[in-house]
Amino acid sequence: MVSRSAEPRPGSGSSPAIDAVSLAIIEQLQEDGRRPYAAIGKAVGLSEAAVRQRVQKLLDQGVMQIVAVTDPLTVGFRRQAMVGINVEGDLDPVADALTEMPEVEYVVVTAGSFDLLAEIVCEDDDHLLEMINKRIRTLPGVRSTESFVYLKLKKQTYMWGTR
Amino acid sequence: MVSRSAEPRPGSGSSPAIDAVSLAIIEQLQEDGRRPYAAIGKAVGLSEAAVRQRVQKLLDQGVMQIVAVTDPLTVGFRRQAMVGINVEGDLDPVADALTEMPEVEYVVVTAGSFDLLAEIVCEDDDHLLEMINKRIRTLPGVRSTESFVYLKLKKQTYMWGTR
DNA sequence: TCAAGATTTGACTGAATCCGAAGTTCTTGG
DNA sequence: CCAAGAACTTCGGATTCAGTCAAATCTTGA
Repeated sequence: MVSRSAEPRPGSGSSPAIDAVSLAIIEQLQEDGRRPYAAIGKAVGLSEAAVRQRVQKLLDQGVMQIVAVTDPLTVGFRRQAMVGINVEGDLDPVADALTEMPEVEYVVVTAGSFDLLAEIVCEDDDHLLEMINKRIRTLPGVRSTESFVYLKLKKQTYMWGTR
Repeated sequence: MVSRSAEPRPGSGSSPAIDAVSLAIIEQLQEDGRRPYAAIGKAVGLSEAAVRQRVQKLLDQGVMQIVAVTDPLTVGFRRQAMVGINVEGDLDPVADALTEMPEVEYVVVTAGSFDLLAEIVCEDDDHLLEMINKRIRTLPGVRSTESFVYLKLKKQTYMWGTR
């Protein structure tokens, strides 16, 4: 009795396949994370309670989260950079170390001429320099880094699934 | 009567300097975008109405937005990549063209060996290939591109200001 | 095909929340 | 010193939220 047909392993790629209604709910909440359930229900053709239960499940499953996102510039972080990193041997220790730094917003393992990409959010140039030079380049296993300092953010959306 | 003292031009860097209380409110909403105003007020030492007014102003000013964010994998986007782009001449036409593509989640002008970085979210390999080869590399002014296909996302936060 | 089991849906209710409007305090500038 | 503006608090009514429960729907296995 191992069945339980429609429950793929979590974290792995193959998710329960969000249906069209849940997608529509997500789209509503991508426009306004505080939109009332009743209004969402009217938009997607469901009752208020049904929407509430679906939203709760989506949150519990980790499919989505409802959060405030800010423009880093307006909250005092004036230097950002993407750092490409090449590593000697196992990537995980380096990736994990980066993950634990609060200034590192984003870490991804890539195929290509960098092993890792990390986005860094800093208060000023000194802070950025210290991060790259003292914190990242000194990590054991880091062979080389290349920095791309942000000059202008042209687009930043959170609209996955809205297509 | 041109005054209007405390209204910096929007989009420009110099914001009204968010005070500590607003920062605390933002932190609350970064933990849970639907947290009730009364609960936030209790946490930051303000009345419910005051919190509501501040949140509304932060939203109106564009300092923050409250949105649902999803894991691309669970909503059916299985290929992502960062693309570094080098451009001939003015960057803006290329950046603007990228900005209008729904598959492009993120566009930034950088200093370094790439002029632009763009993050792409696609459904599968075919889709990704078409984006890079047919849509991006054919844009007028694009001199060269380099792709970094995501193998594993290790960290993704929305915690600016929470430090 | 049919029946048992599980999940989802829709309605109902009290409690909590949201929202607008007024009044008060505090700061700013003349 | 006074006026104007901004921010905060209080207050009441309308809305929304969060459980519960029965009915409906879908899946599973014989």
